[in-house]
Amino acid sequence: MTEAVGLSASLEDYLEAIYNIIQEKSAVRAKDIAGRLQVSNASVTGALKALAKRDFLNYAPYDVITLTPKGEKIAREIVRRHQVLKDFFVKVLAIDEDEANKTACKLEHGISPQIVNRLVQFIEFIDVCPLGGDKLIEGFKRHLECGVDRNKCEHCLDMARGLVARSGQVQKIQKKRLLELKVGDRGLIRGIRTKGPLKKRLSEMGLTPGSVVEVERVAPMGDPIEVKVRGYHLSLRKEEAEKIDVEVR
Amino acid sequence: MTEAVGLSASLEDYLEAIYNIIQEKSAVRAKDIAGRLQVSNASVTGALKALAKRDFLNYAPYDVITLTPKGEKIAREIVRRHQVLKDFFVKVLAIDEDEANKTACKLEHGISPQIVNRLVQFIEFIDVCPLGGDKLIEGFKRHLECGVDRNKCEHCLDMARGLVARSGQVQKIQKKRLLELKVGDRGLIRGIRTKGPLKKRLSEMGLTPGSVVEVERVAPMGDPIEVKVRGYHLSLRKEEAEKIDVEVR
DNA sequence: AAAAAAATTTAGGCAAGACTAACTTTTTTG
DNA sequence: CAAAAAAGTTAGTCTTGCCTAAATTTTTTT
Repeated sequence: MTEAVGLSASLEDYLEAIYNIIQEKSAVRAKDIAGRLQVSNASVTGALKALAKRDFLNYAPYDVITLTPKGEKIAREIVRRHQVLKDFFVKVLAIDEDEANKTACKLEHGISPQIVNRLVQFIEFIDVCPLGGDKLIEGFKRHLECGVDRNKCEHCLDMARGLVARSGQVQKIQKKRLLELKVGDRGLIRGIRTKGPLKKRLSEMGLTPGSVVEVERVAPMGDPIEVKVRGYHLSLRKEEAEKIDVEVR
Repeated sequence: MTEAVGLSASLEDYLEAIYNIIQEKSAVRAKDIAGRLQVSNASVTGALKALAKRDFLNYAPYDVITLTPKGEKIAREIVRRHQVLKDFFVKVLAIDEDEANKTACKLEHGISPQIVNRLVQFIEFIDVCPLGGDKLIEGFKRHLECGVDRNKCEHCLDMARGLVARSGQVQKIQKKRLLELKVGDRGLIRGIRTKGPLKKRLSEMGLTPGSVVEVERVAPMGDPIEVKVRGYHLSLRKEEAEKIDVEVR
């Protein structure tokens, strides 16, 4: 008898807006919903009908709008997803509130309960963990403040150096060429001995001094070499990899 | 002359699929795209036309499909967003690969470059940071393994206790009632002295032993009390808050 | 190389969700 | 309390993006 739960992203937005307006004011007016979602009044009427048909809210033309228990439950879930995402962006990634809210709005649909819960657990865990805590997030923010030119901030460079191997023992930093790294090795880029379009292409991909590069795969003949930098996968020729200086330890 | 960049989520999916198929095979067949995106062949044709019109790919009926430089650039961005999200889910949140991929597919549209970059920086940072590193993620995984009954795992409880205050000094654990906490205080729930529908309602909200609860606001007369648990905001009556035992330090 | 099979495209439909314009109801105001 | 203003609704249209069925082109088989 009960149909599938699937609510479209659009209808979820309406439900969320209605829930939020109820929290702020006592009554919900179609106009407020329209204003909040940047949509015409006519669209609101349509959405209200759709939501009412599915029993998420009580609605009759010109009548007051209230959420049904079912509607309120779902709305809470949506608001929670939004809140969790926003918290993560603000507290962990140090994104400003506005951007965090905007992005949370877009992502809140289609994020599974499992991942929402994991995010909550992770945010709590960072606080809780003896290895983490505020110090971790503070460190991250300091790290971010170094700004664009990571290559000039010794603090950042030190951290990035740490990425290469974290065995716990003190190790010497070695200067190598990217070409010399094996699969799985990571290095900190310190220089690129090339110019012109190739240098530009590498730069655009994030292959710049200060970035961490990881070797993902090497073809049988040692060419091409697949690497990962800043979330990009790219494929380099032997000659190119030879021209990139890295630090490893 | 050049129109807005905005590409719909649907068209982004097609572009991504095409890019991925090109990486795997040499040629792109409409059928492969249809299979990957679980849509009919006719839909693929429509999408190809739309993408060709915007100059993301070279296409003519029955002809081979190739990406234009512009299309390839955008496709790379999309693939990167997907990869970064997936990496975050898998490496940081310890989500299994399948679920991570599915969710990344849904979220990859509408995540701003700033947040993608922050995610990359954060993943790298956790590795790099002397406070974090693999240990942090390992700890998180152990934490997750405790499973549902967090209230029985001393390891988790210890961590959760740490959340209440992390001043660095050793402090005594105090038993209190939620009612006694002030705004901003956090406590670890140890028991709920109530039954029936109220207990059920609280449970559904995540207000259960083992959870961390934070007091967000208290109304002038001390009632209601707004708290946050597991990403949910909820409002408790004085009588309810009195029946919840917490640990603070 | 013709017939059969597979792939692709076209044509025509449908649903969601937005819009504008015109109309109705409610609220406010003189 | 009636007229004006504001709010809400209806009707009709448009776009996106999916579908099925039928037609067309390409590829594979015999």
